[in-house]
Amino acid sequence: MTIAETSRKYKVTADTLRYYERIGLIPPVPRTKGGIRDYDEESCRWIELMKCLRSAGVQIEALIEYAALYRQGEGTMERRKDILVEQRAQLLDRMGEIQNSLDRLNCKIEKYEKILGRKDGPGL
Amino acid sequence: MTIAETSRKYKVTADTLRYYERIGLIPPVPRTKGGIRDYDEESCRWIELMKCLRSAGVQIEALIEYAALYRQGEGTMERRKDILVEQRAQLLDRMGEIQNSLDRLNCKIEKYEKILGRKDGPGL
DNA sequence: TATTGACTTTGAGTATACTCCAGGTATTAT
DNA sequence: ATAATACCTGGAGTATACTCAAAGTCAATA
Repeated sequence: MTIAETSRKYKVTADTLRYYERIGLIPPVPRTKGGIRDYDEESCRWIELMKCLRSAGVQIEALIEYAALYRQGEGTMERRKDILVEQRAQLLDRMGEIQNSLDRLNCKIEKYEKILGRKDGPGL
Repeated sequence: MTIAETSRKYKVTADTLRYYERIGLIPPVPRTKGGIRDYDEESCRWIELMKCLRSAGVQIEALIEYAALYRQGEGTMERRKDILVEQRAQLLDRMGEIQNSLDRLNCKIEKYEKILGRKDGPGL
């Protein structure tokens, strides 16, 4: 799979794919003799995981550390788990902050709707 | 209320408070004759609102526009509501992305725990 | 009144996470 | 064979949101 195809499949730019590989967010991608990236199953799984976690705002630094430990083998499992647990805690915090903001927005929007008249209110 | 007191109260640095005022995220803060900021009730309400929305990741640009419209008066209510509705939609999207990541992290953490043995597992 | 510490502005610097560009190589179509 | 297109690397540039620094002013106190 070329970088263009992978880019399309995961809706991540080629530049970002190369960037993620360069900083170690995903392991080195296999190459053709010519030196061109040929994304395989494993590369794709990493891309999908990182895309998911990044879209939720997980810090790249933590993900780089996780990926580096993964490549170091079995002895790093404890630490890897700790990273995931820490990131989970951070996401739960973020979730709470978003919920607070949502409550606040809902309350304000309701006030505006009361004043402006709901668009989908009763016909007469 | 001085900037230092306000900074302590809302856990926002003085630099950030000045920055928010400068870019119009909060309305101009009243000053003493000497030109020193004297935060009042209304300033505080704005700070609290912005702190809440920013912590959830709402873009500063949208908040600046909201604050600017607010200062322009009643005629801007429709647009102000629209901004809030749009930001709410974005927060709901983010919420979903975080939930996806949480599901994923939970699944991975469980696997690690199964292999490593739960710390809080049964004593024998 | 003089010094200390908090405050002021303006503008530059930083961190994070990309994003783009130049100059060159590889692959595909004609 | 050659032209067009996709890919490569290394490094510079950008956007967002602060954060810090310099040089000066204000306020409380000894």
